[in-house]
Amino acid sequence: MVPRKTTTRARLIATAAELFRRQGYAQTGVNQIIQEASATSGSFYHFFPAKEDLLLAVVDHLAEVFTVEIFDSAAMNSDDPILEIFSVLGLYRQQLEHGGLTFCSPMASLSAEVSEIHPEVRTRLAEVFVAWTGRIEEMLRNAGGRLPPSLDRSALAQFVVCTMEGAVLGTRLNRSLAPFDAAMNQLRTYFDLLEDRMGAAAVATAGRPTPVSSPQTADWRSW
Amino acid sequence: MVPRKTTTRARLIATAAELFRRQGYAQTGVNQIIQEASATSGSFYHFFPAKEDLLLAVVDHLAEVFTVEIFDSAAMNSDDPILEIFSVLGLYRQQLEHGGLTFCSPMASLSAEVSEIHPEVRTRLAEVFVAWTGRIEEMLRNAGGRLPPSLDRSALAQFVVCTMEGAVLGTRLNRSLAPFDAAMNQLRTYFDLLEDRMGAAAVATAGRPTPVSSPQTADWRSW
DNA sequence: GTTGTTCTAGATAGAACGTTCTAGTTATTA
DNA sequence: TAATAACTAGAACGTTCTATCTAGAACAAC
Repeated sequence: MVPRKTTTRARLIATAAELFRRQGYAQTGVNQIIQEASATSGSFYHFFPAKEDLLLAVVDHLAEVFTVEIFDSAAMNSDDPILEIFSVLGLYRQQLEHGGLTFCSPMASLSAEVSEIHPEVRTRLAEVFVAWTGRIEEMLRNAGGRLPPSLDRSALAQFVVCTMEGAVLGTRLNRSLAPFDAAMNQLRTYFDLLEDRMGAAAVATAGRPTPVSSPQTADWRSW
Repeated sequence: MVPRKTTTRARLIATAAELFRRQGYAQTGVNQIIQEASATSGSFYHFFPAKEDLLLAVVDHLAEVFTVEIFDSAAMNSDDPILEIFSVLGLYRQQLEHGGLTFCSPMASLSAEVSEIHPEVRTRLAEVFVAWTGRIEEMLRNAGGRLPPSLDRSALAQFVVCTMEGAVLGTRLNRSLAPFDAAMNQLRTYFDLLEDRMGAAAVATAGRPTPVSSPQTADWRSW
């Protein structure tokens, strides 16, 4: 028989995603998920053999949502590949603001809590990490000659993702967007310098003085 | 009466710190802590009114250990303030290697798991974050004129800590030091550019070409 | 040694946990 | 409409959890 087009499964996943985000995986009981999703344990264990299987579904769900809402959305809004990167970071920032600064990248929080215990979860999270860095790396490659040719695009992409995740930590701990913005401004400055360097190297051979912009006034979100 | 000089309390804290690191807070039961610390529940609840109080003690303990073993140790080994920063990052890397890549900054993992549920824990973790950035910021100030005067030292310090924490995430997920090293190399390049910029700006007015180093060969651990 | 305190011991309580079970209901196919 | 599969319902199970309780041992001060 064809599976019924049910919403219960989707409701369980969405509810769990939200609860895991707010409370963590271990602190969220199956009963609470069932209750807030207006389901029953019968339904729950019909769809998911165990709580961990729900977690896997949540990871997949979040990965997809993030990819669509952040990366695809950023691709829509930007022609410039480097601005596209900062568009991604800006959309990330919106999530932070929207969630009352309790937003927590599922990658970071779940990685810390369950990746050592449930190997399969770690594997999936690692895949998400690779996918994200891949997207960033693609943008960097699209930037072509604007960045030094010797620059390791892959390493820079990992750097961007790491910075992004780390910045979320600081912001959540301090309940303030300031650490996130501070970090992103620095990242923006780094990109400026990398691009400046290209210009500098070019003009240096022509004997012109290096153009000096002001790092402190560089706003990474000025796109 | 004078409290007895007991080791049980210390044993409980050290054991819990290790277990929390490996398994997370929620996944570690009081019984397991008691057992591995060779204590009993009587002792446990004599020292700690509740499990959460042990957690607070663990946070304090880890903060102190990290401060001593990483920041103080780095201060010993480096005269150059910028190299001192990378010495901190290098010692952090050692922790990663030493822990079989399952090392997890207590700040990152506990923040994700319990900071939203236990406000006091979040407060303490935020204090650690501030303390660390403060140490880095101090080093940056010691670097004096080697960095652009307009550069926001505080923002750069936060950037360093964020990057460090984020890099740990990538490394734990991928069970490889490569993401950490990639990120740190980029950070090293960023510092190089900031210092280059100073040199470049100075020499540019003198009409000399900008010195161009190779970003991809810059090894952030070459100190 | 006596007294008062600090710490240890481990059984046990009581709640919460993930999961299972048996029935029942709803939808799909024929 | 009959038959079968997909899904729902919720009580109940066994385990594990944090925390308590009573009793006693180790230690310090007098």
